[in-house]
Amino acid sequence: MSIRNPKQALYEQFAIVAKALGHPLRLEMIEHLAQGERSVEALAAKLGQPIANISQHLQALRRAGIVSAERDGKFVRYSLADESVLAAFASVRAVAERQLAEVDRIVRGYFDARDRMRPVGRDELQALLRDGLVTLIDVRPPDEFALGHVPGAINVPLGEIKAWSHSADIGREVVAYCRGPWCVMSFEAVAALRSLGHSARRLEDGMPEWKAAGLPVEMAA
Amino acid sequence: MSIRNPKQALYEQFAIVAKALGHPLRLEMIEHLAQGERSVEALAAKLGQPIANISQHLQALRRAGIVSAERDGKFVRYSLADESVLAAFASVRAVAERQLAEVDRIVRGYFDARDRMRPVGRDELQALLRDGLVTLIDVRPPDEFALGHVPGAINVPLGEIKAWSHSADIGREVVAYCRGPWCVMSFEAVAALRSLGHSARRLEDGMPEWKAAGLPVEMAA
DNA sequence: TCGTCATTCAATCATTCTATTGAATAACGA
DNA sequence: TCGTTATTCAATAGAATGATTGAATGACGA
Repeated sequence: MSIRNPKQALYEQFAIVAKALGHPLRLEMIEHLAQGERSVEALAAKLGQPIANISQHLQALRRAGIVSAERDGKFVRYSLADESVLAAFASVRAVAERQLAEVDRIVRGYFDARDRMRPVGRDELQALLRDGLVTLIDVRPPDEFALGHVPGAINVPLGEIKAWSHSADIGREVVAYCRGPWCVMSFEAVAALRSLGHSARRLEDGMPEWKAAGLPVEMAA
Repeated sequence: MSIRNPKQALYEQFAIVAKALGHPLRLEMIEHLAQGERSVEALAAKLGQPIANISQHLQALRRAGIVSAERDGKFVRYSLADESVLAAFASVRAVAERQLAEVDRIVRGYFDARDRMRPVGRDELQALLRDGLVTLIDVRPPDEFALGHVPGAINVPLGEIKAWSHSADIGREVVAYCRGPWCVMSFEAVAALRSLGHSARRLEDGMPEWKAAGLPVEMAA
């Protein structure tokens, strides 16, 4: 680790951060932590990974200053170190979106005609909600919903979409959102609702972006 | 590379971008390319690296959509793919600056009392220039200066600081800038000028940030 | 067409990164 | 204190990455 000169030492520090972001699993972990703090076990369950593996990745993120850990009895609760992490994630995503045709291909291939899924913007959603023109559903699991959601949203986890759409009286267009702009759940929710004959669109972003924009967040009742 | 599901495929694409940023040499290459396009050979010379090594790193960056290549006769000129790359670099840097005590330690250790080097902001600089209160020097090598510099700046490469300070009639405070916020050259220029008894400060950012902010850029005469 | 020059490719070895396993540590409750 | 539970540590094997070398390609000019 012999530091040759300050310039290289600085680049090395910057590289540590970027390298920590350079693994799909760690990015997914960050997106989950952006919803709220999590224990190692909870994260492991969400991602379907062995606990030890998640623990090691968390420590890699901690060394890079991306997440912070706080012991709480038997648990250790991890959370994002600060908002700059989300900004870095978003900017990396932006490069990928613009530059990698692959991203577009994946989205088109799996979600079909992306144009018909043109998302709703945050401002547009607020106007639609104010005028009572749409029903807003949060398709994340209940525990994430409880930690904060868009005011007025109904929690309809992905698995319950079908049942809900039958029971509820859906006269208006449905807007669905979940964890972030590339979170698959809202794509699938919209696809499911449409196949059932409903009018549905996605919110362009997810909960973390909503919160980061300084918009109001509602906690569980 | 078997793609299991779209979510993981997306995270993998994002990870490719982050991974490409996760190497000190590649970050340094990006900072150089932010000054203007470069051939492989020119970059290799600037960084003091074997050409083949630079070529391979450039291709890693190209695969990630971070740089683009354009053949020009015998040369291949590389340049940043778009502005989002610079934004991503900056946001990674921001995470490192906030979270890694190491960054601060390096800066303090090598550049001494950073407080006395409190940088000049872009707006402040424009006001100072307008009122003729400062002399602005660009301490980058002449070729980078030629590709674009702040209007009114004098090109004084680092090695010529001493000679220049003797020959020139420096009555006003000197402001130095170079490639970016952590580019060492402006730190060293300020230190050199101060040791010679002059009043000097750094511009907080460098050329790429100035250009990205939409401020006017002057080309070589 | 040939020689030259800039760049890329291919092959190698050393290093680092990942996932997995099982053992060790830390905190809680009985 | 002891058992239980959450997390971390340590060790391993396999995969990916990085630097280096020398050969191959592509384009220019004589």
